[in-house]
Amino acid sequence: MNIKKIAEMAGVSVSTVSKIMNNYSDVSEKTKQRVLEIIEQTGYSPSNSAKTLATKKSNLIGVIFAGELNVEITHPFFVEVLNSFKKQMGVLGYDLIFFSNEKFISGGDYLSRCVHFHVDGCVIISGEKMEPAIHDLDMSSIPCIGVDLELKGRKSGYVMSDNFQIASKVVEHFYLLGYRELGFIGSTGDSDISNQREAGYIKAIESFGLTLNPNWFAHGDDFFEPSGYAAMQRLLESGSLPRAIFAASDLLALGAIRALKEHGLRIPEDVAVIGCDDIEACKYTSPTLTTIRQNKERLGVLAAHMLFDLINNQSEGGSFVVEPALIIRESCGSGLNR
Amino acid sequence: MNIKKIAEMAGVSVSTVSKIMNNYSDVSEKTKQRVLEIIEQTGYSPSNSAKTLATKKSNLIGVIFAGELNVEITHPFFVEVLNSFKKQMGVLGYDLIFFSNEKFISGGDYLSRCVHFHVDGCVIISGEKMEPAIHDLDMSSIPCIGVDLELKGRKSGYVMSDNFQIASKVVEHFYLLGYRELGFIGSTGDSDISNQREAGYIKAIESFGLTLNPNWFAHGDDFFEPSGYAAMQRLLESGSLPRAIFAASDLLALGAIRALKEHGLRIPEDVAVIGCDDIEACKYTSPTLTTIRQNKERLGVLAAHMLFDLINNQSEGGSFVVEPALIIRESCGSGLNR
DNA sequence: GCGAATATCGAAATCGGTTTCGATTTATCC
DNA sequence: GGATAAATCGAAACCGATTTCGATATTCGC
Repeated sequence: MNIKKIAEMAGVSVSTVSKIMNNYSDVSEKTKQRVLEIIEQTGYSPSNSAKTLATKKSNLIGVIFAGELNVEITHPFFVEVLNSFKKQMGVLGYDLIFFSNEKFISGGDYLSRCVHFHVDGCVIISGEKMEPAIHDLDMSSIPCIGVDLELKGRKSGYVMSDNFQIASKVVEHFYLLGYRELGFIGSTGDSDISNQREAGYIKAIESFGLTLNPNWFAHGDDFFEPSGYAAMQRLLESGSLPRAIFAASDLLALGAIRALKEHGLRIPEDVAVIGCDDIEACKYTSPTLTTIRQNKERLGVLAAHMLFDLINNQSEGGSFVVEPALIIRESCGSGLNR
Repeated sequence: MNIKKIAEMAGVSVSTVSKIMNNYSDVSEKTKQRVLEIIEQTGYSPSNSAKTLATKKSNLIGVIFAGELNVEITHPFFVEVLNSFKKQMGVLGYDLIFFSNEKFISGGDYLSRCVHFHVDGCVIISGEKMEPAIHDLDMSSIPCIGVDLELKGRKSGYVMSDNFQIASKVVEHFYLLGYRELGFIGSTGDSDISNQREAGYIKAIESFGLTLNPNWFAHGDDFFEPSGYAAMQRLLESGSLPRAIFAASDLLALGAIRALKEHGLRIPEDVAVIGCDDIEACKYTSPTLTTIRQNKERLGVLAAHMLFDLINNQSEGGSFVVEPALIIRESCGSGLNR
């Protein structure tokens, strides 16, 4: 079923059918109704490929998970942002296309994949340092939105949570509860997110006048649980333990807690832990995890609207930073127990 | 950059370039190398829209989350299956397109969305009773694979875990540990998955010669945590409690555990609980959750290969059922403690 | 009722590829 | 060297839409 068949059935020209589908004004109400009826009956849906070819607009948004830190669709934080983004993009009339990261026949970098599919825009999810392939895309004329990734191109923008404020809220909470010896567990130095949280953490520690002990800082290879476990092991083996630990992700925090438990330490009585992200598991762990919630839904919606505006030339890009919220559960205690 | 420009730069015709890109044999090695070099330099990538239009193959796979039970991309079980599917489909040369469920301009049902985008095939993720829109797609000539959804069309197939065996393994485990009074928490009756697990559970209870008490069975509105909490509340209020409970999903189990804890009951000392799915959170909860693991990766890979064969007419559809595995943690105890 | 303005419609070019088939060139053989 | 076969290449139709612009039909004013 194509536009030609519809035209024949309705006894009109192809162009008339096209005009009706695209709300042109120069077609009478009478023929319009007749054609619409036939379209309804046949369930005709115009070919997106043909439409894209003719208009150079595909109504498709490319989704890219960049980086090497195993950040995939399964990531509990990003998948929530993405889901919110997807919904909002849906009401704006776009569908999503997922590029598989596997070495693909067409060989290409992200940019050529985007032109290959004629995407109208794309969202890049990462939280890592910018890689060259992403930079090329950022610098292209394709509208891009970074999620936890600072895109600077002239058709780009980004959304992220305020990592400095996150760290500052954590330190403040620790401080008010009486903790003074503060440690940190982060991801690798390749992660901008982890780096920012660490930098903010250090800054906050200093501004509260607390002593900064590099021996209380450890790093894993990524944001996942085993990395947190391994990093905590190293801290435990080093001899000197902090009294409270901020982990750059909830999973890192959970890994750290597992290591602490295995060493017979109690949380929060011996060591207090605060995570980051507020993934769903936080509510079910033992102890339940005090953490920083990022408004994932809002991040997704903002990303969608920014991208829409970028596509329709209604904005010049920019960035949104959303405020974090402290979610108090058990892993940090409600007061100091010495 | 298009094929015409490449042709001009290389001093050959458009058709020659096309032939080179598609491995035709009637082009000399010399011109082939020359053209390939130019393609390399320019980073040219052929338009997927034009290609799709001409060949009627898009190299795109549609992804559909069907049903009303809030089964979305964020679902901890399905997202793992999907990720594995995505990877495998990637090495087979396909990318994924996500249809947004929101009411879309083009109005349509799933089938017309698929023809709209010329998808080569699609994967339908559900676990619910078949809805009419899915049935239309199933009966169409578009290759479809159901994940936890029994598709019967002549170009369809499905993968799912063996829900009867799941239930049977659970009952056996309960039995060997000495539990005799077995309860169940499921999702709504609209869910085939929940129904199958319940039916298998009942059958296994009977075949072990245990008494079946309908008062120990409860149902929520979906597979999520609050539903498990609510269902458990109803069980608690009913007066008579089972000694062990099988929940049709891990989240239902976690909700039930929360309700039990609030009533001062211990797990597994007072009530043993087994979940289903082995989502990541199981390892971090208190108590850690004994559950049934489904091989999500295998489900995804199988789905990908089945779909590939269906697309290339190398199979007539069918189904794969993967074996479940019991993962023993703390929520069911290691022996009966009366 | 007539000219002008407006409403309605269609022919054809275009988007960027694929593929058939015929033309031309080159190689092969006796 | 000439006939024949094989290798190489290109012209053109086609896929299914959009959009411009010109043609025709209708309405309007007077």
